[in-house]
Formats: sequence, C-alpha cells, structure tokens
Amino acid sequence: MNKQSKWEQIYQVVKQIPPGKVATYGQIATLAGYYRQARQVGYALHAVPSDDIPWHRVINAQGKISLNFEMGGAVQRKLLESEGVVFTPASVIPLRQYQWQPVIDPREDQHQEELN
DNA sequence: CCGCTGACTCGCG
DNA sequence: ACGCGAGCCAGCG
Repeated sequence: MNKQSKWEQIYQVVKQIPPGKVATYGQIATLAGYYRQARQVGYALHAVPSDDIPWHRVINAQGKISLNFEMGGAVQRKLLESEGVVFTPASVIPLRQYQWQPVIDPREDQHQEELN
C-alpha cells in the first residue's frame, strides 16, 4: 500500500459527495477505510491532482472551513454558496442539514447505485 | 535518521 | 462549554 493508492481512495470518496452537500475530514477518512486519519485527508486534499475533485465540499467536524482566508477559504465558501449551501452568521455550515449521508435507508441505497 | 508541522478528530476532566 | 493531549502519517530541513 503506497501513498498513491491511499490518496486515490480518499479522492474516490470525495468525488461521491453530491453538489450542495458537505462531508467532514473524519467522515472521509472513515469511509475510505482510514479511521482516525482525518489529518491525512486534509493533506491529500492539499495536494489534490486535478480539478475534477470537489475538494471544497470537505470541511471540519465543526461545520467550518479549515482554511485561512488567503489559503482559499474565501474561494471554498464561494463555491459552496454557489451550490446552495447557506452559512450561519458565524460562518458555520449546519451539518444537520448539509452533511452528506452516503446511505440512509436500503431503498435509497438502491437508488444511489443506479446513479453510480 | 530525528524532529517539527499540519486543510483534523475524539475523549477526558 | 472549553481546553488539552494523544493518535495519525507524509514532507521537509
């Protein structure tokens, strides 16, 4: 297992996040099979290879953008807002409403399969 | 090879 | 509610 394939698995999960939804670093790590390696997810996204990966839909567990303004935080926020995500006055995204739920119920799961 | 840093998270007190 | 420490691991000097 080299770092390349590891990051690819992470990117694979990130690609599945639908527009208008977000996921946390820890969530991505867990889904990719790397529980507790949220930090590596952030690292992988920092070195994101191409632009066909919706990196902007990944935020921290507090529902906030982890980047500084200069680092791209402004860009990330703008991208999310353009997808319909609404921030609270405190710049927080209500996870209860926007967090991506890969599988909710078996029937939804089937529907999801068709989409993939 | 060693130590520090970082787009993080979780559990405890 | 909030701070702190530990767990994780790739890059870089």
